Amino acid sequence: MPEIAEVETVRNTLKKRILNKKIKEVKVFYEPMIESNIIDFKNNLLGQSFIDIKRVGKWLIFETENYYLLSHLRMEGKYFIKPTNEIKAKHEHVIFTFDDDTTLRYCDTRKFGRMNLILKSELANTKCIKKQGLEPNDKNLTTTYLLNKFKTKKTPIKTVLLDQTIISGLGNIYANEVLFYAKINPLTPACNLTTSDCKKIIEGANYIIKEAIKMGGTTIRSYTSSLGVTGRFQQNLKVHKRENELCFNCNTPINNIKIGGRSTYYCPNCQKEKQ
DNA sequence: AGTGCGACCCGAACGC
DNA sequence: TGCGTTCGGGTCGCAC
Repeated sequence: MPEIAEVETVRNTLKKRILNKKIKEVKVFYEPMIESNIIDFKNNLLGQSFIDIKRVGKWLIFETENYYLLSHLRMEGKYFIKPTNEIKAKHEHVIFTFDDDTTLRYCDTRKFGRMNLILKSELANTKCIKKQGLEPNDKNLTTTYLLNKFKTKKTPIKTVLLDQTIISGLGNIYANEVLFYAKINPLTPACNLTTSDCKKIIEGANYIIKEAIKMGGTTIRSYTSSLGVTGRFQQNLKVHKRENELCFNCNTPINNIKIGGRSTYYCPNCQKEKQ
């Protein structure tokens, strides 16, 4: 599942391979994937080139002269670069053909990813961009910032960690892992967290993302056909998907509960509820 | 305003 | 074995 580190890897890889090539064809095989008008989507990209690729949160932003193409990989989205004549694979939903006989193909088994073409001037007003909070490695992400965001929230910290407007880039798996690292019970109301808790959340988010980059880095070198990265990091998970397996720290069986409809894994001993 | 939940998908894992 | 059912990921949009 691509999370922020993997999206960054995709961005860097694509930047080396597709910039400044003229787009001579745009084919969309699954139209609901395109949130903006599909005719405009094709027409406004034809004849243009991607001149840069940026990223905000988990959104990739392909820049052309007048437009930004926003692309979210959700869980399983991947980009491939293939020769023009290669037959379309089953889950390739959008194919951009460049004038050098290469194609950029968006592939997504779940069809969950989304694309949106907007005028550059609209970027700051686009909902998905406006919503993004601070990334884990942002120096402005401090305990003060978190305490301030958390103080009014009675909802469980697990749910709050998934709120991209506060910390940008943590998904369900990472939220579970961060709370294990910080030894915080996922049901704890966010407003009850202390400075020390917040410090550990920031530390944990950075640690876990750094580990994921390490694993992702290893994976991508051996997986040359795809520009997406899929997780060897799974091998490193401490609680996620480990229901009834023993905690690596204390041998207590890991619990699995639903919080806000999302499966939540934690060690009931290491992550005790307060008082 | 903030909060909660269903919808969107389909492959994998599971139950019978 | 094969068929049917359930689940899970991130985000949006709608209902309170």
